[in-house]
Amino acid sequence: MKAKAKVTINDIAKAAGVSTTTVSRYINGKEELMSEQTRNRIKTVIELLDYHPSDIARSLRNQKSNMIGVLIADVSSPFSSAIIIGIERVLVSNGYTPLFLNCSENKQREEQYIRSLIFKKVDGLIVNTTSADNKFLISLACQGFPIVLCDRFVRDYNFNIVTNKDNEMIRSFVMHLKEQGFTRLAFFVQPWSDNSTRYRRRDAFLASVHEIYGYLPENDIYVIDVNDKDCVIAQLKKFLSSLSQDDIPAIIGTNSVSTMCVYKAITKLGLSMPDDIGLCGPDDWDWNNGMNWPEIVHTNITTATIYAKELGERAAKLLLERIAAPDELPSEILLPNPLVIRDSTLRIRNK
Amino acid sequence: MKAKAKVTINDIAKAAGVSTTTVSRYINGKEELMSEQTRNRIKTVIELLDYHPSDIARSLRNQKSNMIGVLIADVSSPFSSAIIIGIERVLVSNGYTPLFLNCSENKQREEQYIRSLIFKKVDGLIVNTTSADNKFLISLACQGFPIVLCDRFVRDYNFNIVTNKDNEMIRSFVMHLKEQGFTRLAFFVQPWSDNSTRYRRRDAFLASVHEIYGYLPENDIYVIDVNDKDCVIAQLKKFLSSLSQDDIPAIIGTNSVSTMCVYKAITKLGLSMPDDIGLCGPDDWDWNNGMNWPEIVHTNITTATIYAKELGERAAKLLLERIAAPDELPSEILLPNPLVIRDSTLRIRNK
DNA sequence: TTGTACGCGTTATCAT
DNA sequence: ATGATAACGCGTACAA
Repeated sequence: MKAKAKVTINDIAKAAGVSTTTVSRYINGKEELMSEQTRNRIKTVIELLDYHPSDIARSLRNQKSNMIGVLIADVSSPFSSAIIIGIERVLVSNGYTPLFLNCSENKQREEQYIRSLIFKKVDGLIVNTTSADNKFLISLACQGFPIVLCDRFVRDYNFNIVTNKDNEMIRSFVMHLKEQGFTRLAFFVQPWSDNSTRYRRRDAFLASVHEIYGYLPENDIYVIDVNDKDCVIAQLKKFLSSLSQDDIPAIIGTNSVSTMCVYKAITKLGLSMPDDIGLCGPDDWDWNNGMNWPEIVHTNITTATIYAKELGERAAKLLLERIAAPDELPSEILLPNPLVIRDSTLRIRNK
Repeated sequence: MKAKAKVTINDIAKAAGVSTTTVSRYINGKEELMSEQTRNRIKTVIELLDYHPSDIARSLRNQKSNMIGVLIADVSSPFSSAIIIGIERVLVSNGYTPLFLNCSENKQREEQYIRSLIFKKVDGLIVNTTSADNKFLISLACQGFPIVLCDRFVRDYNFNIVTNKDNEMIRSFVMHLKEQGFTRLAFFVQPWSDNSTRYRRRDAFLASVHEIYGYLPENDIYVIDVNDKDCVIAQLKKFLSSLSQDDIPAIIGTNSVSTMCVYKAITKLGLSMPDDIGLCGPDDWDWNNGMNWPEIVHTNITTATIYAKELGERAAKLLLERIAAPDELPSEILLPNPLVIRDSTLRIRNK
């Protein structure tokens, strides 16, 4: 069986006995510019022939693709799924087609993908970037290309960006742990690579502990390889062995994955929370209708909410605004991250 | 700052002192059809001016977009992430652009998205469908439009499809449970909606138990709402109360999510595995470098491997084959699902 | 209110 | 070995 012949604007024009111009006007909402008779005739014919304008021809003519490139640092994180859903919702409902591409935390691939997207004449870019050190993105932005960063930032340039209040989030962890009587805090983080979020949260950790506890925990930052259980256990032991007799220790994870790994290590060593050790971290796994991991591992872990879907939505909206008004100053939108306090840090039952 | 003026094939032609035709030939790999001198001149100019052909103009001219629509039933499942990665890898490395769209298990949205993709002139479709009962997809396939199903099937039509050997997988669960001395099996599944996988696995459950145990467990199929813990617990209690004095019960979940929920309910009731009850299910959460859920919940649960990434890769490859050779008969590719036996079903230590 | 004619960037056809 | 030309489907300046 063959595909049915495509019907074009000319077919409509002929069938309706008008010019293509008029049909074009009709399609583009200039219906006021023609008689009611003409309008109705065109309407009828379009429905009859089931005509749909060719996006491709339109793109060529208008030099505008109505496509937005969306670069995701790592789709395999459930966090990314939520962002994707938010972005898609906004873009699609505004007539844009999102082109999602997965960079697998690979900066080269990110750049390569972006180049190909630009050849495809995307109207703008939403970037959950792989790298905070990103001259390529900066040069694009300097050329006036519409870009909005999502979640992760890039150094040395004032981008449009939607992200979390990381500082406040980490500070509220530290404050909470202090209130609960923990005396010694550690920060467990995956290797830095160029992940801006990790840097920022680490810095917030240092600053907050300094402010709230009065010391600088430079030696209490532990880098872990989440694919190597033994490494995590070793780091945990190292932290434990550095404690004084009467220290009450707690750990903050950089993200869900590291927090999870630490949780596994804690369990492995037979420690119990919050008595032997406290644990908390951001909840960037906002997936599957609230069936989130703190509930899955029936041990309740204290988390900070991350509004991943909203992150995506706001980024998409911001990009559309910038496409409409390119000369506005860059916006920085910061979403809050309220704490969800659970057993893993709750030493004092009634507050 | 303004975007730099776009350089077209005509610019190249002028600068190189040849016709656009010749440049076009050069671009399209017909380099043998011209003198070496010409070839070099064109090459130089293209590099100098950093020329890149316009995909849009090409699409218009060739009536071929080099884009593939990819419909994902529910991106928020980590299983989907793995499929997406596989599909992207194959499509991109073959010069195609995937258009990923999330249907949120909504059949209407699936249809609506597909229509818009077709107006966009995508060259083909990979569909992880929301619905086994899908006349729309069938009608498209009948018109000769290139479609490959991924993971989930559609009734009443012989599609190109890549999926799992569900029958064998469920059968191997049942066989294993029999070997381990369990005497009574139940199947816990989310509401059917139109999810073909669930139907198929349920049927396989009925057939396998009938074959291996010699009875038909029609009353041992429990539908659970994974967002309602109490429901899962209630269903679990119902199953337990239906047991005879000396029954040794085990549960098979339809997928990761339902298995997980059952696990939580089992824990909640203070039961222990495998002594009080056995538990196993497919592992369709193949994400994050093997940090899969059976390990996260440190209780080890027996699973069947699902090669999600491969599912995506094979589907993409199959689609490209069908685009190249539309008249081939539909292929059905079935991937195996080896068991990973863990503590949750291991009553007999040495086999 | 409606229509003519051209161009967006490419490529296929037919010539030379 | 190379080129002129038309056409892909649409939108718009200009004309009537």
